[in-house]
Amino acid sequence: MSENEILAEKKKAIFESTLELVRENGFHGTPMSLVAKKAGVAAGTIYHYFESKDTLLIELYSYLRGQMFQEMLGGDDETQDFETRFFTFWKKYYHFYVQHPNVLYFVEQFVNSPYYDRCPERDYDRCQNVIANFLKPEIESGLLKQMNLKLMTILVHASVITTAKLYLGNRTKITATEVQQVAQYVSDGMRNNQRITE
Amino acid sequence: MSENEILAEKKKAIFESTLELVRENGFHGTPMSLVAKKAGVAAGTIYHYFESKDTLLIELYSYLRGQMFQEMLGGDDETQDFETRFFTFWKKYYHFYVQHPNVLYFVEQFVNSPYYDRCPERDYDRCQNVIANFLKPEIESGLLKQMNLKLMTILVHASVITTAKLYLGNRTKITATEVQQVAQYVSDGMRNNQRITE
Amino acid sequence: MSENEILAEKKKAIFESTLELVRENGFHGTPMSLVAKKAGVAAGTIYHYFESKDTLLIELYSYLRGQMFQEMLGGDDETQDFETRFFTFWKKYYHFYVQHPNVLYFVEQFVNSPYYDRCPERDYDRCQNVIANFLKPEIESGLLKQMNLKLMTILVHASVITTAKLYLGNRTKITATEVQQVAQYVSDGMRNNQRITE
Amino acid sequence: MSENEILAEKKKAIFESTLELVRENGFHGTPMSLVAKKAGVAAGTIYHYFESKDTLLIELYSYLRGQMFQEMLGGDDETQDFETRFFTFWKKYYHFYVQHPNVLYFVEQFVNSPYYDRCPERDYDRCQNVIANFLKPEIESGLLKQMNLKLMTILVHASVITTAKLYLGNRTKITATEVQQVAQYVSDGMRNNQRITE
DNA sequence: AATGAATGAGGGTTCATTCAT
DNA sequence: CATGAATGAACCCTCATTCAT
Repeated sequence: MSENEILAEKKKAIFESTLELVRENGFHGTPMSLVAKKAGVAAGTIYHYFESKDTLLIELYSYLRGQMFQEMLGGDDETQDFETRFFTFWKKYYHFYVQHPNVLYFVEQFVNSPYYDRCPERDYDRCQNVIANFLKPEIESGLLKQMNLKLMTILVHASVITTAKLYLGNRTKITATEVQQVAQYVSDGMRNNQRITE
Repeated sequence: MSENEILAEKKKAIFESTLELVRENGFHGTPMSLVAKKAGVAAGTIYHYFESKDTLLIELYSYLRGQMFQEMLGGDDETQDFETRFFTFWKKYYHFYVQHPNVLYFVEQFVNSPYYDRCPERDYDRCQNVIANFLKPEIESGLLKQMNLKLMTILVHASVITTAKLYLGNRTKITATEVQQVAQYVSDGMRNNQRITE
Repeated sequence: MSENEILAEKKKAIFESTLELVRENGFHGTPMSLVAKKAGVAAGTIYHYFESKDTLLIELYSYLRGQMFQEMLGGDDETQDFETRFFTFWKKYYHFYVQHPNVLYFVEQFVNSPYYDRCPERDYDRCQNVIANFLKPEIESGLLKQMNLKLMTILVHASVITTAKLYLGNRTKITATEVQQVAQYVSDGMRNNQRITE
Repeated sequence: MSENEILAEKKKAIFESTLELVRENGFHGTPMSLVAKKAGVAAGTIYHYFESKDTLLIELYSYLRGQMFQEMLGGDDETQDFETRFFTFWKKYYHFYVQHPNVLYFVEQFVNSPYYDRCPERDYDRCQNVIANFLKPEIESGLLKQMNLKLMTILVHASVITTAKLYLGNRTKITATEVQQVAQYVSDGMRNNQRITE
């Protein structure tokens, strides 16, 4: 195992401890001492990898966005019709969050906190761009509404997040049928109905 | 002025200070001493009205939900068609958040934090029920999709929040036209299209 | 006892603990926790009176200069000849340091540390001015050398400090005779000998 | 280049880094990591040469005293009269400090800190002895006051330090004339005036 | 000999909370 | 009721030192 990989492992351990602890206890309820303990490193070690707690959180966010970006690529069969492709796309996104609840909760806390303001926008945008690039041709083709692309993108994203949170909340039962319904709802909403009525 | 009203005023001052400070600095960046200072009371005084900081935040959340609930009532003209009524409804909700950004940011921080878990759900539900009650008859009538009511409700809510945040973020220009488009998107998405194709 | 006096007492206790600890252990060897303990207050209490450790040290320095200033005033009998007056003056200064070794060692550490750079000059100057005002007329009268006043002032000061440190060091015996000799050395050194030889 | 010379170079680099950093930031503001970085060595390397930070500082002090000792030797023309020789001597000492301000500030911090207590006195004494040896015959001859030799020595030393600090402080202009005046002041002060009046 | 990642005790400081006034 | 000085546990972070490489 190379030195780099050992380093990467330690940094990853810190990331994962932070992720889990913040999910459970929030930013305020996650002292560095606990992160260190859970990661199996000394408190001071964290500061070899991250300048400060803020930096750790911001870099973790960025790291998670990178992971999401990787997950979101691929799996698109362009020979199929848009709705089918969109369903596949939406569900892939949805399942990522459902399978990574810590990521979902961390990211949601993060983007709604003042930390987000101090964060380079790129990382979120990278994921948004995947959605935007998926939608853009169909806005231009007239299949989808002539809507501000950023707005449409963020609405799609919100629908995924919202549904995943509802599912993970364990209070409302979300079945595959309901997941399908949401994707349908978004798809129908984006569609340019003027064309249909013509 | 009665004693009760003086109390109410002080409590309100504490609420408003907290609201503003949390919006700007987050929970962690909002010490009680600052809340006290901004509210024009002594630090100890806060503890006459609230058991602890957690209690203050939870009660503030509850208070804000109550305010929102009040704002959301009325303004519905049942003689009009559903889509018109929905647009009115959606925009009223949207404008509330746009006009009360502190409320929006506080609530979003709150519901994504561990505080929310320790919070009786009733308050949120009260607002959700306004939406749910609005939608329910139309699901039953078949105008809207036969979707889980809670799910549909929360998606409507998410669309409002998402658009308001985008508007308030000042990075993407959101015009009246775009607001209209989002309401249309939600409306179209909820609509039971099978009826049309029948 | 008024509230102000109670406050003053606590601040004074912090000052005196700091003074003693810094003398014994230096700045680095004087943790705030120890200052608090010795002063009989909680660690946090110090921060009601002082912004930071640096501030505490700087304010203590200023406070000590103020004390010294008070001590240095008076006791001058202008009817006597300059040399007699100077001896009285010099010895008063000397005895202050000898009787307040903590002050001497603290001040010497302070003025030789980077703290001193961040310190308003006034406080040192106040004491220096006492010396300067004492010497100035005699420079002008020609009794003393036509030397840069600041330079002469600081040399007088240095002679006092040096002798006091030697005395307090307990390695070299400094008797009253020797104290007298130093005062004589300074007096003779300052004197304008050209006049004598004329 | 021999291994010993490489070692010596590294040790010297560590000394110089420490000297400069302590001058600028004080003992407390000079972490070993920074010393290492500035010296171009690894943190651990310092511990091959020095047992601890305290040891490093104490040895640096000793090293500097050694340097000073070397500089102070020579240059004395015994055929000249004492005053002329003393001026030469005093100015040589003065110029050493002026040309090595880092040394001056380090040494002054050091001797006024608790480190000095844990330091073998020999090194300081070596330099003091140079002065003492210079003065001693003239005390015995009666040219200078019958003063405690150590006391007179330290007063000479203090006059040099004081003037050099004033010069380096850049707040008071110290010209060659003023330097001459100080040397004259010291010389006059040491001189046994009883002889003159006899 | 040299490295520098890792350590973890200990530092300065904050802040929710209390309580005498 | 209201105050705000006082508390002290707990926080984030530093840094002298070690040790496997």
